[in-house]
Amino acid sequence: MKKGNLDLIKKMNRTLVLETIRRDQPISRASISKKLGLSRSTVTLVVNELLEKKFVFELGLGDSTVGGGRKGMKLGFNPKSGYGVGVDIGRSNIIIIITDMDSDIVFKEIYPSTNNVETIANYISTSMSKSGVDTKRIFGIGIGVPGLVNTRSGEIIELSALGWKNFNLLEQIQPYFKYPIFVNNDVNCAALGERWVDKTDNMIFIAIGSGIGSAIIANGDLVEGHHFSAGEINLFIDREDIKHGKENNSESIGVFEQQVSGLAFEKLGYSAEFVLSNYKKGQKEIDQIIDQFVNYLSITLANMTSFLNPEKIVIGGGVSKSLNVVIEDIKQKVASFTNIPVEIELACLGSDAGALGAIAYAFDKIQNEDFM
Amino acid sequence: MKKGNLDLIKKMNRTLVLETIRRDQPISRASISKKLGLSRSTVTLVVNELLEKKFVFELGLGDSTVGGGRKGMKLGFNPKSGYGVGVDIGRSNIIIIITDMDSDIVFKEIYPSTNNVETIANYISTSMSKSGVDTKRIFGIGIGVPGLVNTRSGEIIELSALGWKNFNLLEQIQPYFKYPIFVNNDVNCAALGERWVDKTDNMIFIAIGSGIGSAIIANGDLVEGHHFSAGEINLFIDREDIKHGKENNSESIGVFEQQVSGLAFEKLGYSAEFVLSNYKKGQKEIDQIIDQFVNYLSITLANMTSFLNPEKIVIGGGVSKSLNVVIEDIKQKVASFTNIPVEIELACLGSDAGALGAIAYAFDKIQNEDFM
DNA sequence: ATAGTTTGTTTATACTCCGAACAAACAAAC
DNA sequence: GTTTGTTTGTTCGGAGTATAAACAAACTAT
Repeated sequence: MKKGNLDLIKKMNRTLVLETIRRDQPISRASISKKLGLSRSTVTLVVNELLEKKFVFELGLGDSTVGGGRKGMKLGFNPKSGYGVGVDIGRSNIIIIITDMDSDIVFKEIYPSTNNVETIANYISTSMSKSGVDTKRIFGIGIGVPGLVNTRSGEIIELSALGWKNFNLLEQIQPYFKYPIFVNNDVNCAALGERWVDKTDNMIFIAIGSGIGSAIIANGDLVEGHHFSAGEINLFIDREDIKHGKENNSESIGVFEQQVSGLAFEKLGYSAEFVLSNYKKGQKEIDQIIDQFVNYLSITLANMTSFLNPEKIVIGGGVSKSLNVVIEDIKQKVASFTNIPVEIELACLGSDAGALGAIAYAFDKIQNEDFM
Repeated sequence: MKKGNLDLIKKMNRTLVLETIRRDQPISRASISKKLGLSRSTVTLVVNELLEKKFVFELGLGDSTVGGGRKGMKLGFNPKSGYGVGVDIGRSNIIIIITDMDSDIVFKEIYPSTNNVETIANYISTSMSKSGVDTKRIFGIGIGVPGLVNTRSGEIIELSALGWKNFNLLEQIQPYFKYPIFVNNDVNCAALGERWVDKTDNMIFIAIGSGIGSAIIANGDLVEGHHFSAGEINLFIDREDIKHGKENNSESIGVFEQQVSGLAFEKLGYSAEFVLSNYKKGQKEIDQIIDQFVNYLSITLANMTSFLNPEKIVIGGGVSKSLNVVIEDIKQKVASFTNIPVEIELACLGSDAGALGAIAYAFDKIQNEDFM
């Protein structure tokens, strides 16, 4: 918990009023007062401050209530009052996206990947200049990376593709910028990105690409685990795997991943796109491969549902865009394996998910850090 | 979020100082000030108030620092400043426990179970009188029940053993008491109970009795799921189950539970105690039963570990007290199935876990509710 | 027109923490 | 024994917060 002082209650109420206007716009000062339990005088003061800083606008008079009374001045949120920068550092590309507060993309650029911090910082600076966004309006930078991250310290614990091991990216890159910077795992970011457009407090995000990973949001917060390793579903294993001598050992890791991910198809000489687009077109071998994939995936999703009772499971990652042909099948199977209901859907953000989610993460952090 | 006002910051700082004294006692006013960033004058005011209300005591002068200076007056927490009442409504018994703030049991009584609210309220009132505890010092009542609970409304969604379905226990029993009352699932309570004595922010609690259930604590909070159904691991299922035609359907529910719980042994005509105490004593059939049990349990614990990266998994419930003979085996197996490290231990609270945990739950709620 | 209602602003007040000043208590050096 | 420097805890005025009450303005219904 944080200590309480006058500054804190000021910030709290500013944020509270701003969030209320954002969610319930158009709304008058009097309505805000009733809704939040703050006095009308306080709301007036707060709103005047928000108006001055251009966080909100006056939209015009509203309607009178039945029985008369002065019309209230409707207030609206200004999405251009703040911008976030999202950086998705991938194995081959670095995607930089700048959005406003409504998650509308105002700028996007893709650079070749690198592990040189100065180069990355230059990419970010360049994008910020090119975007033409008022730098004073930028609230922070979020960075997503495909590896294990200590989100407290900003240290990349392991990211072999870029040669980072126990490398404190945050400390290295912070000196280049005066904005707060937040680093997290790319799958966690993608999950937050999906959550940004599709509010929910309890969801599981599955990323199926060449490998498989997951992110968990419970009680509205990311579950990162004791050592930031939560979501490593690539390691899942079952009795049949063990019966066949499969194990997660140093030679071969990812028992589940080798059967449910792009890797599973590649091992057989196929691409995920190819097999999925040829499903149920008369080739027995392909049908069998997919059926196994769907079966094991559905069982796993069902068990996750029984375990965490999420509102929804979102499937993303490179392979997900080919999964339309089997998504109904998956839903049906999951419903037959567990009697806890769950929504299952494919991700909607595509390759932007990581960068957008990084912004969502930065935004979440800034909002929460101040009041906890 | 809650609105901010002067009352809030006062409460926050009172709680903050009290918690600091509790954790770091003996500690002086000056040290508290440094630790929390509050001014010495504020700490003085707060401590005086806490002294007046007998939440803390002055213990005597401490040591001077090197180089001289006035000795600080050491402050200590008074565990007898507050008492909690825990009620574990079981299928056959109702256990009522009263503890002080250090979770020391000052009173315990066991009554026969009933679904009559007035009778339960009488049990609680009787126990409170008998205990001799100053009623002004009681901060709240926690109630644990073996069923699905909407912890927000206090409604018991389903508890067939006592004939409760969509029954709002909180609304029914609150009129009998002026203390805040909190209701939760018994396994969730037991998990909080274990966590009370063994602080951790990320743990999974498994209750193995005649059935099997679990509770999850992530980021320091209970994970209850979208509809309070999280932890239903009795429904787990794997490819081998499906191959053998097992399913979680209306006729037979709990595919995993039927193989890993007391039920699994009873189905074969044995008690859990009997088979476990006769493990590796020359009876092949028993050894095989246990091996299967341990294998499937270990696989499941490993997958939970890969998924949530908990600091520890605690195994409780009626069967757990017979599990000593296989706990080492389980630890070894889990470590071979996942390379995410996790501590595995047997629960230490026994049959008191539910009632104690209910107190821990009430305590958590009261501390958090005021500042969120 | 008039009365009743609602909105938004102004003003005085109550309450919070805080910083500076202060007295008291102590160790170390002389 | 005295002095010096340090630390602790208290006191008091000050800055800043929300709030209630009073007020002005805007509107409907009769």
